[in-house]
Amino acid sequence: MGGPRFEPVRAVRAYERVVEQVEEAIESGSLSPGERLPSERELMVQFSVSRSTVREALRVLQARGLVRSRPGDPNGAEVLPFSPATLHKSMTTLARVEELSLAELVQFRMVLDSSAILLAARLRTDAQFAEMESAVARMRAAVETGQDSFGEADVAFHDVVARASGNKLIQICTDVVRSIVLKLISEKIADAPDREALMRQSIRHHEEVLAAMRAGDGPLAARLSRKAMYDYYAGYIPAAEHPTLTALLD
Amino acid sequence: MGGPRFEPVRAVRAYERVVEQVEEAIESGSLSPGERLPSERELMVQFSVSRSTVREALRVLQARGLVRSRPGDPNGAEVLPFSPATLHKSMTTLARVEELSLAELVQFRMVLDSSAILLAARLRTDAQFAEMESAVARMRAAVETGQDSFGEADVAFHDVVARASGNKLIQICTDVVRSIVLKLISEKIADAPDREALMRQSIRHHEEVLAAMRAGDGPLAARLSRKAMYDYYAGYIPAAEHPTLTALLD
DNA sequence: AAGCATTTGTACGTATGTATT
DNA sequence: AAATACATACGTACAAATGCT
Repeated sequence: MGGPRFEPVRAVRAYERVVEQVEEAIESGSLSPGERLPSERELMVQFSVSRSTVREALRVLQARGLVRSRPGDPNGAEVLPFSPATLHKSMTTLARVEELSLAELVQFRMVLDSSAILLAARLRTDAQFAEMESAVARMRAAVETGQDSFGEADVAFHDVVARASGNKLIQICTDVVRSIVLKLISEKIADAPDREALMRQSIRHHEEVLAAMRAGDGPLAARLSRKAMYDYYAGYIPAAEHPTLTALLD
Repeated sequence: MGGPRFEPVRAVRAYERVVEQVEEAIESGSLSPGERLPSERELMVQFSVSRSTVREALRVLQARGLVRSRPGDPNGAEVLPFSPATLHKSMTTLARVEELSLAELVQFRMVLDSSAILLAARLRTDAQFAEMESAVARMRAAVETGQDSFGEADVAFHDVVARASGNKLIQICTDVVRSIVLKLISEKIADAPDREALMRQSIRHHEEVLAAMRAGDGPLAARLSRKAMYDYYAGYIPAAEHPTLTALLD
């Protein structure tokens, strides 16, 4: 004993080495969004691997949302700006494979959204507050005109709030989870019987939240937003799971 | 006008079609974790594509964490149980590429953790509460013995809380964000000058949280946990960003 | 505006190391 | 212990698509 402690060497595939190097170049900033990778034939020379290996590496990088390659493009694969698409994809499969329930997703939205509102109540700019007011105004207008624009205005409101929270992680997760929830219940929500009443109630709730924010009472605004979301979605969630949601209401 | 509305057809690659079909089979449940895909040669027959196409598809599926293939395995690629590895990966790149600040990450932890505690205060089982108490006990013991076991016990505590919240999404995100934060400051935390004082303070905070939970006061427990996390990490965060964190403290 | 050179997408054959039976 | 089936990797070839002249 006392000899050198060797670590087990996992046979790392050639394409993985290529992926690692390109990933490193991108994350370190030496390769910026918009720039191009060398062509596949160039890459196989630089890495001294076969074309298939290069291609498998490119497919992995593409799956991770880091690059995009198009047939015939003489400029090589394009380095993409980061987008939460990959995050969105993995959360969606999580929702499908792991049987993430609608209740859990709504609960998560309640948490994220109320936190964003709590933060926004203290950190928002006046311009952002004006945006929120305008979004609610559009919601009011949409009650008469159409049902699509109501949803869009609602999304816009929560988008501003998430942005005003100043936390990119909250912003991204809010966006991802919201779109998943909306996809899950889009068909149900369209033909709800008391749809107009729901819209009016939602608008009233949003107005209360805005009032609390204007008064500078972040905790109250956060509490109201949780209640608002519960009231809006409870109808689509089995009664047995309601207690897990009401546990968030003070 | 009034004619059929055609959608633009993007030339979808052959390997994408393969990915889609396998993905569909897994998410629909007709392929369960542990089961094996046909061999590559078999797949090229079934999809009537070349070997390279099959391999590129497998690389993408592997990158998404759905399958794993090993050289020489006569059984073909294995369908994996879902793991948050992909989620973890994309959040990590997010943290690096998008310059997600430590303050934002800690803020997100404060949000998730306090929500988990709020939920756990009402939904926990007695066994889970006992686990929490035992974790804090191990933290106390670790002040004398070693610094590693303190961190482990702390992680264990927050793991039980996340589990007790009953929300898988909270559980997964908590885990992911915590590991990222710990990786970012692992070197700094090891040689903090007043490390022992920090540990004792942390233990006191955990005990207060437990007391509030025992008393059934979820909101208080949540508030205390936010304060606890702020006190623990504030030293590693630039003072200019402290206001964004204190905005979460009532 | 059309054609040309280059690149990607796909296919096929082959060699080699590895895990299972 | 040998045989078998497999994944990994390499090389070549051709069609389709793209950008440039």
